[in-house]
Amino acid sequence: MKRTIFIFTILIVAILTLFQLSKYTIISGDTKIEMIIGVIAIVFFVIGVYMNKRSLHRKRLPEGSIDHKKIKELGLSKRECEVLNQIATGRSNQEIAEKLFVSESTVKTHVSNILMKLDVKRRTQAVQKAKELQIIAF
Amino acid sequence: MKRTIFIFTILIVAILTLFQLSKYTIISGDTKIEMIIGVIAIVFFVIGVYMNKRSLHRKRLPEGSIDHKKIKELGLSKRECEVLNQIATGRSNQEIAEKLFVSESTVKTHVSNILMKLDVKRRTQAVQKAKELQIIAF
DNA sequence: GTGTATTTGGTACTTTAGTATGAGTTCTTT
DNA sequence: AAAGAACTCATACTAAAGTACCAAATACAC
Repeated sequence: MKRTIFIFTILIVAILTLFQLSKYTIISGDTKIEMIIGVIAIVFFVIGVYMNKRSLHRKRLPEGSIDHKKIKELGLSKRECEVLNQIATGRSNQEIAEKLFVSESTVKTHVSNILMKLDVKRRTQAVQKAKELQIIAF
Repeated sequence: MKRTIFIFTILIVAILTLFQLSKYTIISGDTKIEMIIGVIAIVFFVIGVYMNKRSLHRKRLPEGSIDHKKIKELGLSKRECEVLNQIATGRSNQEIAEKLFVSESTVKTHVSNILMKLDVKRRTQAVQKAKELQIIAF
C-alpha cells in the first residue's frame, strides 16, 4: 500500500513537471509543438499501459484468496489444508512428510481424512475438487 | 488479423487528426494550450489502457486453446493427450480404460510414456506440469 | 482441569500406480 | 509395398497410495 502511494506521488509530480515544461518551452518558442505533444502522448500511453497491467495483476493474484467458509463447512483443519496444497503441487506422501517434518504415516492419515472430507477416492480427484471449491491457491 | 489492421488504421487516423486539430487550434489562439495537452494526455492514456487489455486478453483467454507447438516438442501423441486430460480430471487407470474403451494395460503404457515425455515421476506432477505448459484445458 | 479436536505416529493390509519388456495391429508416409 | 510411428495388450514386478484401527501427545475452549 505504501508503494502504491509512492508510485502515485511520483506519477503526479512527473505529470505536473511535464505540464510546466511544455508551457515553458512554448513560451520560448524555439521548440516545435509536435515534439511536446508527441512526448506527452508517449508518456501517457506508457502510464496507461503500466497502470492497467498493475490493476490486472492485483485482480489475478488475489484469486489465491481461499474460500475459508467452504473449508469450515468441509471440516478441514489447518494441517489438512497444508497437506492438500502439497498434494496439489504433485508431491508424494514421502516428499510431503519431509517438507512438513512429519512421518509418512502422519501424511497418510491426513490424506485419508482429506479424501473422506472431500468425498473423493484419489488424491488426483481431491486436487480437482479442491480447485472447483476454491480451497487451494491454484 | 484483419481486425488488428482495422483498429490500427483507425488509431493512426485518430492520432493524426488530433495533431492537426491541436496545431489548428493553437494558430487560432483562442484555446488554452493546457486544454489540448490534457485532451491528448487523456486520449493516449485510454489508448494505452485499451491496447494493453487487448494484448493481455489475447494471452489469457486462448489458454482454453492448447499449446500445440509444445505438444509436438514433447512428442505427445493424440492418444497420450487424451489420457493426460483424463488424468487431469482425477480418473484412475481403470476408469480411463473404460472411458476410452481400451484395457488398463494400454492406459498404463500411455501413462508411463506421458510421464517420461513430461519428465515427471507421478501423475499428479504430470497434471501440474501440463497446466504450466498449457497443454491441457484447465 | 476436563473434555473435545487436532496432530502425530504405528502396524498390517489392500489397492492403485508405475516400470520393464515384448509383441501384435493399424495407419501413415515415402 | 516397406518402414516407422502410434496404438494396442499382456505378464511380472516394484513402488506408491490408500484403508482400518489403534493410541499417545498437544492444543484449546469452557
